[in-house]
Amino acid sequence: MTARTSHDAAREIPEATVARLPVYLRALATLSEDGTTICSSEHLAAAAGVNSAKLRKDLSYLGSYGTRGVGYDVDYLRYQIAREMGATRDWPVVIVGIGNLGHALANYSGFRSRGFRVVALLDADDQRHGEVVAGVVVRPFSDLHAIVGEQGVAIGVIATPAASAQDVADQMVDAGITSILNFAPTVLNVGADVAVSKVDLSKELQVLAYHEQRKATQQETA
Amino acid sequence: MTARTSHDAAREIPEATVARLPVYLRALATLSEDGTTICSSEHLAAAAGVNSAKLRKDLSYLGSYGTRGVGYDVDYLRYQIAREMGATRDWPVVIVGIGNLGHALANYSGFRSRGFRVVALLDADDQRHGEVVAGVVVRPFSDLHAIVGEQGVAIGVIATPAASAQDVADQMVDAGITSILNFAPTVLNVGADVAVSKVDLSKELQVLAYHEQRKATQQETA
DNA sequence: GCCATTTTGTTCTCGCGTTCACAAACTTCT
DNA sequence: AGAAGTTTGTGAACGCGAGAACAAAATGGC
Repeated sequence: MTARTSHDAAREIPEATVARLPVYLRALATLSEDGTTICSSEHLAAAAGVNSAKLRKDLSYLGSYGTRGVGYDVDYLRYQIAREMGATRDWPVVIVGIGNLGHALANYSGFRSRGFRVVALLDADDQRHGEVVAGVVVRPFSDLHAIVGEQGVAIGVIATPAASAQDVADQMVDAGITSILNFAPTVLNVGADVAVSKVDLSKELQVLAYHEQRKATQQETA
Repeated sequence: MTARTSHDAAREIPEATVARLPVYLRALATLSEDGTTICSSEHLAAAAGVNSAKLRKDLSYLGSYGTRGVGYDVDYLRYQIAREMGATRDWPVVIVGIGNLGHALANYSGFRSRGFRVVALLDADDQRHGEVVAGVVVRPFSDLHAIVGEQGVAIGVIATPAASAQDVADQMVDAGITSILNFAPTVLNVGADVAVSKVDLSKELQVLAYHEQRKATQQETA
């Protein structure tokens, strides 16, 4: 009954934990599909590829959803995390820049299955307008304002070349978008009230190359 | 002349710094294209979107490539970072899984321009064999061993569905690949001598949705 | 009903990374 | 040449996150 803490507002989840919650969700989904109904922190941690102490600490920020001596109810915990993350809602999303990457993102089933609905595909190139990708028609970039206004879109995805990314971001912010996922290899300048997240496809590859390089030079020295 | 430290082997660069070096490289490339020859840490930090003190500390792990009272020579610093990262070399790469994402990755110009050369595209689906993507023909997955052996490939990219990712990873390791970039939404189990890096396209979106959710519920409470 | 066992939730400690602040070093102006 | 002004490189303080270790709570056997 009084399980909820008296100071709901104080529940500030560390950023590092928030970043791992999607991983736990994914692991729980897999467990659920395999028919597992109960799992220990040890088991779930192994499935998510993290330390079990870290997992328990992460979950403790959300509340006490486990049972000592038993473990966690897979579906219950899954729902609680999903609710906390906003994954039980439906999030309309617009994708700007329908090149190779934009195509791939529009077709990516992982978005839809996690509550993201692609409501519009926009591109500045006239040649692409009218093309249907993943069941959605590609429209002119200038339709951005109207679409964001009508559909209440809060999240925008940028998959354009680096040169146009800042301009697209400015227009998005102007239209009312407050969260941007940027796939263009560029640093975006936006107001403090807009959240920007960046995915750099080649960055990870460069880090791997660095470690390969190091392995090689270390063997030379030895 | 004796600028190099006496203990080259001790130069261990923190992982957090390594992760930012590609960002600096990108910013330096932009500056160079714009005709800038000299830049201060303040200027470069702004272009890279980080704190200037952090930038200076990061660069200090590589050596003393700046001049006090002046700043950094853009092209010189760029070369030094590239050399340290292994970006002056050519890295052969194989991509497995030529669906939407694999297509996009094969066509991504950012790989080639950073020293990565896609030497093979592999897919388990017969229907796709023979198709030419980005100038490279799609071949059967079973060719993996031969290609890795012939071309001395060290880095592999997985762009398959989650279900086949672990199997692909096992085969890659078996063939001699020591670094894997995984785009499949799955935790890979590999030996400790293999480096695995993961890019989750929907994870970042989920984190953004969390913050949107939080903004909304906070306003309700207020 | 009590004890042994299991597993969660939490406290504590340690180490890494970020940032501040300043000395060292270089340039330019007088 | 010396002083004033810049800007780098780094020592030191601080804060956050990771992981070990343990207390609290639930189950099951006797």
